[in-house]
Amino acid sequence: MSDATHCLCIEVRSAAQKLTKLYDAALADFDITITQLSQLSAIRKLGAPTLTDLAIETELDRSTLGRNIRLMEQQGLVAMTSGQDARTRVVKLTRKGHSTLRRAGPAWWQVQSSLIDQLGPEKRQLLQELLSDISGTAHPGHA
Amino acid sequence: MSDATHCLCIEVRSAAQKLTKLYDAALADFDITITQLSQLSAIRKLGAPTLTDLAIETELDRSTLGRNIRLMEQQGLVAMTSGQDARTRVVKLTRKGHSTLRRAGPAWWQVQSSLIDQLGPEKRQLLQELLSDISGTAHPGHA
DNA sequence: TATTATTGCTGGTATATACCCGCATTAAGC
DNA sequence: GCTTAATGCGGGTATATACCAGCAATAATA
Repeated sequence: MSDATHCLCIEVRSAAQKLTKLYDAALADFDITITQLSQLSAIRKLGAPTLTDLAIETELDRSTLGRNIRLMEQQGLVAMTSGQDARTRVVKLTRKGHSTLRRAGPAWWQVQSSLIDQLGPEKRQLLQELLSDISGTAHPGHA
Repeated sequence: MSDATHCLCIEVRSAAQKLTKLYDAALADFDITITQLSQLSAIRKLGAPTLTDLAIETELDRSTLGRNIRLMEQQGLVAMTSGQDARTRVVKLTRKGHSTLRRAGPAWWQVQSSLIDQLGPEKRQLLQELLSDISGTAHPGHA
């Protein structure tokens, strides 16, 4: 019948957007989005990465990341400096970045764990598996 | 610890993008994306909907849909005409739209069912439940 | 050392999405 | 019928993302 109304891809996409809204709402008090939180978190993890390092860590395109970072720079959450190599631009958390990350952490954790509670441990586990199945599956063109 | 590196939201988002690429690759021969296929399919289902009807059906924003439809209009997949009401714009599939939908259907079905096979029936079922759990969960601000 | 990669980033352009505001147009209420 | 609401759509602007092409700088090689 091929009724693409029940397309798993579209449904997962829709779920992703809904989750984004849910998380963003929980983080609104800290003037930060889940996108930014996860990027700040990756920066903290890596210390003082170059854009390329960060792109690899977050699995995002360099240019995408560059633009996201620029926004956060304007908001004073991160600072960019040139590294040793005059080509590289090194990203660091500012004090505000650190503090925002610290303050927003619990709110993030609350959404996340309330979501997990709602799913229950089994489904949570399965979700993880599904995600990794999908990630494993989905490298069509360019393995 | 609040290591937002393991954020479910980000992971689902990433899965959604990977699935999109997977589906898009499977549909490339028909010069159509999964986004468009699902929208064409919704139009076929509704017959000759207004933009608003279609936005409701697909759960997309009217303006988003308007822009997507305009692209498909340029590709000759759909045609827009004014309805009875001079405000409304009615969307219909063109012959090309119908034929594309018909021809692309099997390819869509193939990706979809191969994905389902890879997941296995249980996980597939669970995925469905998860998606609806998430959809149910995620209406924070504006119930 | 001089030429040729390679690496790192930016900018242009594109899709997919949202929100809000304004402009028509139609419908409702008086 | 005239004023006021409601409806439908488009445009502006924003985020989040990608790809590609190009520039600048460094490394590698001859």
